[in-house]
Amino acid sequence: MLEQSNSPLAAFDGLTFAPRQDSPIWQQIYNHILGRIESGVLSPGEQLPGENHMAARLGVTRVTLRRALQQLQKEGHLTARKGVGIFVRSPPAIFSIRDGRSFRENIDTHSGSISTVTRLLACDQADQTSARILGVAVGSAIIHLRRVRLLSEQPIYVNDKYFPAHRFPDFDRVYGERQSVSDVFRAHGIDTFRRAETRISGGFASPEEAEILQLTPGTPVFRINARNTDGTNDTIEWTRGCWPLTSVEFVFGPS
Amino acid sequence: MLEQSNSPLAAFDGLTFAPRQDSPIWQQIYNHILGRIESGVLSPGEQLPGENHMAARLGVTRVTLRRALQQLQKEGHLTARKGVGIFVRSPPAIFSIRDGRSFRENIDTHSGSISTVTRLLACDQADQTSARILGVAVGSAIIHLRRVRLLSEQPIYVNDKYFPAHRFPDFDRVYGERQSVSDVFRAHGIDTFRRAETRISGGFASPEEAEILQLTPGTPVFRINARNTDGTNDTIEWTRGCWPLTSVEFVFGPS
DNA sequence: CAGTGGTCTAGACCACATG
DNA sequence: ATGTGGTCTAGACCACTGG
Repeated sequence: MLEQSNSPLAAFDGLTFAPRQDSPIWQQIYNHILGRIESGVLSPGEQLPGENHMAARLGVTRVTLRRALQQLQKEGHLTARKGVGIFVRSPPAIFSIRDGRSFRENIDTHSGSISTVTRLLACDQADQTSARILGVAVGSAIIHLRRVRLLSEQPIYVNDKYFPAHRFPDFDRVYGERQSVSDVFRAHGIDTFRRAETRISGGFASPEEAEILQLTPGTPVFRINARNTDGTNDTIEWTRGCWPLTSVEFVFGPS
Repeated sequence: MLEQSNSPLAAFDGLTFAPRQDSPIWQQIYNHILGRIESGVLSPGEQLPGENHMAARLGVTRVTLRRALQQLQKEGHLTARKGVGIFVRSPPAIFSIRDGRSFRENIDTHSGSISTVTRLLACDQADQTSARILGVAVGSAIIHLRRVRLLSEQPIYVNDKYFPAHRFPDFDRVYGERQSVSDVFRAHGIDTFRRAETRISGGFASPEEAEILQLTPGTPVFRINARNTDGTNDTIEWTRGCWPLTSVEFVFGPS
């Protein structure tokens, strides 16, 4: 019964989609909504009308509408929460990450407020993979740190870091005080460390990753896998990270 | 009417999908087909039965079946050609590309036959972007080279390379003889060149890219963007490339 | 021409989150 | 209890490809 002109539904008023004009209807809907997002008519965090409402306004079936919505979700423009609604995600602005720089050095070249959330700090036993990479015995203690990075309140990066526990007896205390891995390194006498290897691959967000990053499961993502070493080339950190595909660009080369 | 046991249709015999057991039917179908591909029951290049046949055998609607097929296409396992059929793509094996190495040095560490197809060799006028990157005047002549790389007959990489024409007067002849960009460089007195910058981003295959790579349009891809410079740090090559997301892993760091 | 995949409709039931 | 998005059905028409 609502007929307010400020409702998001108004964005879907008075539209006709010439059937089979030259592009599929779902693509026309896709372009229409994308335009509304990029032009700011629909702003980040805003909730869209229900699918039934939108489909009715657009004069199409829910199935057709959903085809457009799904593409927008895969591209990171929208995110859907079951039983709740569909929301506009942060604009997938290109976020350049230059290798060899710390996260903070990278983000300082961008506008927008960045924050970090520590989701987990625990002590695990090394499995075969982590033991090999960290150069420790299987079953020995390793520190597991999971953090999420937010850009303008939107999660854009989740990573898991693993450290050999024997190298960092004061990890909990120092990290608890400073929330900084670099500071933990320094507190344990490691002043110089470097990125030994970075691997970038692609995949699709697992349900867990999707929940953390506020994405639809199955959305394509970057997976990064990196090692940091100390001055004597011992591995002191192993990082696994996950980015939405459309939110970031990686830059390698001399700065 | 066909009831041959060797038909790909046999792979879909005797299956029941308990409705709403614990995972959606389309996911069960997805897992079933993926298993057949990874175990080799369905081999690369093989054509699947028509969607109507498969849907009937599986006891589901075409819509439900297509949901599973679409996911498999996005992941690079299947490729569909309108009016023709659905085919198994090459296994999306991880293909490691180490930065700073030539393509040939990289592929030599892998099994499988690699070939190269030159799709285009032309002389264009520099637009604003290419002029800036190559350090030439807008409108000046630049050489445009497009090549496709095939792994076991499957296209896995397409790239466009641009060169400042004035640096390579004999480009056509040398490249025509050797099909090698390195040889072109050497023939013009450039013995040492290096990768100045590599940028990796993500996107979705355009219709043109999809056709070249034999993917479904909209499939997620890596986009790479790189510059090569000569001994005096002048840019002599600009490369834009496109890989299926699931076919490659990029490795950076000291070798 | 027959078969293929691509699109679309008009319904329906479900699990989930919220008030 | 209501509304949400997620799933599924049983049809239909289309454009395209190939023999």
